[in-house]
Amino acid sequence: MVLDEAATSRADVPAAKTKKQRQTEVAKHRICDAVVDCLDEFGYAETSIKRVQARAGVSRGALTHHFPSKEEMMVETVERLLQPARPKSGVLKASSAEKDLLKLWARVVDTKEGRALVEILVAARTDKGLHARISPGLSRYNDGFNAEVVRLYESVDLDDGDVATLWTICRVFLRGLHMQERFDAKPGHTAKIMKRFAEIIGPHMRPREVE
Amino acid sequence: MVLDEAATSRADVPAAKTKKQRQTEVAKHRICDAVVDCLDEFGYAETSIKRVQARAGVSRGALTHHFPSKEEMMVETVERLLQPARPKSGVLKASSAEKDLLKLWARVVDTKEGRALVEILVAARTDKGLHARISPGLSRYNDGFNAEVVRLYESVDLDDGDVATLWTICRVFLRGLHMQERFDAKPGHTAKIMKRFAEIIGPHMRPREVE
DNA sequence: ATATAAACAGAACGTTCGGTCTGTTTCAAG
DNA sequence: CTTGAAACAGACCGAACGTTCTGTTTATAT
Repeated sequence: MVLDEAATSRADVPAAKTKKQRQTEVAKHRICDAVVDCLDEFGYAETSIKRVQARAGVSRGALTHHFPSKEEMMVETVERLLQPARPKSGVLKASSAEKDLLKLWARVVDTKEGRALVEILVAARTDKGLHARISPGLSRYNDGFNAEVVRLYESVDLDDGDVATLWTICRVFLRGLHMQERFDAKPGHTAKIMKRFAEIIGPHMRPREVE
Repeated sequence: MVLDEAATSRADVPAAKTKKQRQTEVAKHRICDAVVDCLDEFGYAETSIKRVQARAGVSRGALTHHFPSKEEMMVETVERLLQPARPKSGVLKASSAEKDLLKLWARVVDTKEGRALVEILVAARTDKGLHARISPGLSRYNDGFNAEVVRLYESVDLDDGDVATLWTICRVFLRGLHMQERFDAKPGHTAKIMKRFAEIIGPHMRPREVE
């Protein structure tokens, strides 16, 4: 949904001229989409190459050709997931921190792509190789996110550094909520907790005056 | 550290009279300790039976004898982990919610046992069989925890239900912080975030007057 | 038009996993 | 003392995994 067809054409790369290049791009796109599906549906441990292959509808050879290893496949998937999830993409509107936080949960975190990303993150905690590969991109994303929120908000209690801290707290909470969601069958429960949290942390930030 | 040698003797079960029973208890204890070690050190995915066996210093046959399946092994480990982690054990003192929260993090969550428990929890999200087995114990623990905090605290803003909600938020946050800790190399960072969070949510609860 | 390399297909490989199975030793009840 | 079951030891098994390898097709550069 975030990575729809339109996204392919508006790629930052010179847009794939030759047919072979287009083939490759399409194949990789299909495969990474399948990875996201599998991660969301089965979790990292159960996302085997065979399963991805079947879901993507490509042969074993094709998959191996584009991604020589599973790690490679995951790395590229993470990069694709990180790209549209940027706060720049317009999720944060700075009407109020409380509203933005709820929006961030609903539109970014609590989505198929958000859940898939967390699956990889969780796996990377204990997989050193994977961790090393995705760390740079993750840091870049976090830095960009922090810069964005500092630009949009100011702390009620302290300095600008506190805004970054507060949003880090929010990110940590959202990740924790993610874990809990897979346990709690009750659907309303998560929303209730999310709402109360936003209510509590929201007042500690205020939107900056537009210049 | 929570499950030290002393803990073995003060068991709630009639304390294992016959030698065979004692042997079994010792073996199981050694194995579950090894499971905890491996989970903390390598994560769930890398915690194979072979690894546990090696760490515990028992033969494959012995391990299989006491735990016919890996799932069985994990279930018993969870039960042992949940036992001493009870809030009843005296972690919460109700001097202030802020202090109790920091204590909860340092003495329960951010320990070898706490990390091991989260590993199993995370794995159980996508492992239906394991999930079904540990759910009851987990619910019991959560209920006990909620009852305890409601007994100790009252909400500043709302009713008693809110106290449970607030502490659920805390638990969610702690779980999220756990994830983040394995990424952030900087040691002080986690403590800083933890402190700020406690500072924010603490004032929403107040200790009940002692009766 | 032809050569070359990429895209693709699928068989084959070695490893590791969890589980089972066959023995041997040790304890305790009768 | 004998007997049976539990504690223990380790070999064995089939399945699944990720990777590697050998072909075949297809597109593009010369």
